[in-house]
Amino acid sequence: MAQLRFHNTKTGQKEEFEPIEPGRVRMYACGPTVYDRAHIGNARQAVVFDVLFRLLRNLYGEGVLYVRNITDVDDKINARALELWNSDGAQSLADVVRVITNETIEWYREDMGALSVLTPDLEPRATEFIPEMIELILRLLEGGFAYVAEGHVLFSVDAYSAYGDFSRRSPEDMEAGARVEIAPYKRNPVDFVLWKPSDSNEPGWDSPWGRGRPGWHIECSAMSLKLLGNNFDIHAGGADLIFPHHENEIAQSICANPGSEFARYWMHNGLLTVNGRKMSKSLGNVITIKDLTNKGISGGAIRLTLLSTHYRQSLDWTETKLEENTRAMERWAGMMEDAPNCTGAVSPEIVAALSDDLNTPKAIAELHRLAKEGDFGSLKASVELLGLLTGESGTGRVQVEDGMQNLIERLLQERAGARGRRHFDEADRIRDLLLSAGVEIKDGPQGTEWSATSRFNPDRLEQGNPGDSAIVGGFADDG
RNA sequence: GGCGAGUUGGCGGAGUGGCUACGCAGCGGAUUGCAAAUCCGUGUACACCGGUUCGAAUCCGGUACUCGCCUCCA
Repeated sequence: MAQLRFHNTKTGQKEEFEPIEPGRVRMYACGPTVYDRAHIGNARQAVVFDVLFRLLRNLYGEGVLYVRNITDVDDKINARALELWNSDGAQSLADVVRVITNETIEWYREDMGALSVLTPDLEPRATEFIPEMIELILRLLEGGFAYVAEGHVLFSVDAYSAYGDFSRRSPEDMEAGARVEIAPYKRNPVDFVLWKPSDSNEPGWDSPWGRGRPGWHIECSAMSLKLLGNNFDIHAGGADLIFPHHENEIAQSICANPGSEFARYWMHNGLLTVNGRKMSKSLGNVITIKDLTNKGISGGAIRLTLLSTHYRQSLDWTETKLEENTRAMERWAGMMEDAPNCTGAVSPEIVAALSDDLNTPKAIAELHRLAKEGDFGSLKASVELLGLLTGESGTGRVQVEDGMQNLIERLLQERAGARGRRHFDEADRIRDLLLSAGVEIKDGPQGTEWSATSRFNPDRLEQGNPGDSAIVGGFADDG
């Protein structure tokens, strides 16, 4: 078996990976907060750790247990619900919250399916683990690691001397640089909320401290400890979660279980920029998976783009990159279609590349090599290990309805006739028309073959505007 | 202000001491009515300044610039 090596955020170094229990790997990834469509940043995390999951399954088989939570209690969700809530109506705010979270979970499943992200073994919802969270908080209170103040329960950072070690920052620095308003009831400004009171409208649960809801970090501790144990192998998430989320999770979990180490290996994916700028709602440059699939871009192309940069680097999302990867997916898809019966084993070089801290760019380079050498069997198996060209992520080829097929066939016949008469201007005009609509044609010895690309746009064919070639090969939808 | 990451050929992107990936684009050729697709060939780049070494993109020190986190964020 290839020796696995991962960069561990906890130590800041690349380390050999050995499971705590031989043959068994337990991993936890921070999943979505369900109040909005998944964007390409959410997708990057899901795809990267899906590759890790696939690699681990390839090496450890059924010994892998992968948990990815769903955060369905959160003030962002409450804020969204408040926007939609009609206070005169029959629904309570909590009902609206439930509608939003359920709908968003469906969207998330749909979007992840489009990207061929495998469903984790367990997808616990935070609201199903409220008793576990309360129990955990009680234990922290008993141990003197937390205190109650004005209906809140707060974690006392001063009670945990290692606080800040994980994210390599000192509480003093955090305090000095804090931009947050400091709640007066905190003993230390850096103390964070374990439980907070809910007003009568907000979702809330009865607790020893009154009706309230959990703070942001406690859910992940409660769920991972319950489902994976006090010591497990891998905890994954986006780099922006290192502080405060993961720092706080570690503090809570270890203090609640003295002597435990919580997660042994911590892996964080780099964040994503769009055209060189941070992707954020305030900048209005958030790209959702739905935005892309609505434009006819295949899940496979999105997935390949997300994997084309090493997971720890920041990734700049550009149209050029997406187009390049769309072309690559279409090319490989074409090879697979032309060689449906080829079988083979996953290339050992690809397993080796992935085993070395998930070096997906190197693995992709190997895919190119297999394609070039015509080793379609290995290509197919390797591509599947990366989750490309499987399931819904699709081939990049687009199915065309019958009526449109007939129109294309008729245009091709016209073109063939024109070519026969050596009227090449006419033939080329038809070819340009088809190209502008996203239909590629190939003249071969056996005649002309055609295929619709992901850019297929039937309106172009019907409008018939061969002079407008500016959009050929582009993603523009407005010409 | 604190912490961290990055700077590789036209673009993207691997690579932790010698063999200098890979993709896209470009260029030349084959093929083609012309194309597309395909195939063949073609690319000595590592921000800057010092240092270590027989030898550095790769190690060490410094400088510059870019970006991110520290606030909800994946």
